Amino acid sequence: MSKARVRFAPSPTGPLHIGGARSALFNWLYARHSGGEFIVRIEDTDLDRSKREFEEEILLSLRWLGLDWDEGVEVGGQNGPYRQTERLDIYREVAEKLLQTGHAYHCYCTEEELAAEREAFMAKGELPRYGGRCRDLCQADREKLEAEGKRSVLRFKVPEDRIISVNDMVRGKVDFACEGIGDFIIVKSDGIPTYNFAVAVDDHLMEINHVIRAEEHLPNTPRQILIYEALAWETPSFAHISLILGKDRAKMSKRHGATSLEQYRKQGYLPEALFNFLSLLGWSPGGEDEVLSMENIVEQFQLDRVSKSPAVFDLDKLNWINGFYIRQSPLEKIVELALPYLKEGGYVPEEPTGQDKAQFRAMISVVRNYLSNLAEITDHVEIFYKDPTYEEEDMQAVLKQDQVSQVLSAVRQRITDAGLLNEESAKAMIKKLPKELGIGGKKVFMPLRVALTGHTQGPELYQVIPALGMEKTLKRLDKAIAVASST
RNA sequence: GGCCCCAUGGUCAAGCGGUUCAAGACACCGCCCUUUCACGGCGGUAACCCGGGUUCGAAUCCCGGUGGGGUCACCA
Repeated sequence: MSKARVRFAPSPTGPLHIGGARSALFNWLYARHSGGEFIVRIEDTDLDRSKREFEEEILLSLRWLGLDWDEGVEVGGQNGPYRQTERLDIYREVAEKLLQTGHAYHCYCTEEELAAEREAFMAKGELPRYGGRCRDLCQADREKLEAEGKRSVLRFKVPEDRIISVNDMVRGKVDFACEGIGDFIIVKSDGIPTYNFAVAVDDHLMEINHVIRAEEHLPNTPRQILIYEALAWETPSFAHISLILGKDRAKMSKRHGATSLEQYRKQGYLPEALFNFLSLLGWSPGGEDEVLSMENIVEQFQLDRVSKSPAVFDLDKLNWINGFYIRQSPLEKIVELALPYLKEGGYVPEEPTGQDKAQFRAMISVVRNYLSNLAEITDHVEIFYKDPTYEEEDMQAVLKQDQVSQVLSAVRQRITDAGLLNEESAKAMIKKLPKELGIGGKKVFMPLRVALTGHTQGPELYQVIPALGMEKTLKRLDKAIAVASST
């Protein structure tokens, strides 16, 4: 069997949607698993909505996710150009052929006429579609209409009484009756091809042999097959993967929260987490492990393990897996990735010094355990910047216990004596405290925690002290001692 | 509404006619670890949409119903 050639063909009318990303991912996985080729083509035939900025953003998102392509826009290849608006001559030529072989014809109906026709059908309770008005226009009719300056579109002549079978790799055989299709437009009045026409032409010319795309395209497939047949082209295999749904089980859209990959990137989700998560949406390796490396997924990915039923996008699970990757990644990497959020929150100078970085490193190492995305880091880092006031009731309750000022003073003494503490020495010092002071653990740790962080819960104290640094540690201790001593 | 797709716990899902038969993960609950929280470890609650068939035997096959979804553009 020849090499698999698959493609992802986004239209640059918006950022890369989470569903689009998943389609791209599955195509890429299929290609990489089978040693085939992955092509990226831009479908920009919607002149009004397509924007170059979107194209760039989509490409950036794909790369961020970790995908690369063997052929396509930006990387070139044997079958270019890879942007549909740069292939207009090609479509024109194919359209001409269809016209000559009687598979297509000019239609002069105006939008108003079509709308009226549609309404008439509806009124009669029939399905609204093109009735075939211009189907059998003779040469003279056409010349007359042309002379009147009427604009025309090209329609594909759909055969009657035929059943088109789509042999879908995930769904099996799906039949469509031509009766329900109606002659569809292949070239718009401005000469630009429509989606159904351009995809078929491009997929064939680019030698795509497996079309993997979202289920919403399933009803389009018979139209494309008709075009392949009219041109005597071999049809590719199709695989329609199920949709990604929002919490309410409707197709994911803006009202379900973040829908573009870019939004997740900005919130501090790691590409490997999204990659892992998205690959599990509709596909399952069958084993028990769900945290899988890119290599592992590539190795195991198969289309026959792709689910037919739609999948609800589960943010909880994404959060979990992303948090997992945040904890697993090398600290240096997380420091680099977290810095922008800290900068934006005003916690870090634009140009941090080496010493600053060491401090952040300690801090980030402490708070990363609490994160499900990097943007959350500013919330957790607050304890290191905002000096506690100890005004809250529960803070007061803790600090006003017996012996608190003695405990805090003792700690202060030890820290000053020891100089700058690191995690190990801080841990050793803290551990000995209850015994040395002859006071129960809870009575020493809770006041200390409150004094240092202004909270009754949080990271290990031996981590807090080094991350806080000597200056702040002593300052907070002094303030807490003052509060504890006052009555 | 027509056409089409789908149907295992709250969510993602394993299962492809019978010694695994109801895995695993997220979420939730409990316990342990930690004299805090989180992480981590251990355990628990929780599912085959309904009705007919086929079969010695159905979550698994067929039909119907119900439910959900997609699609019906000179958008892709």
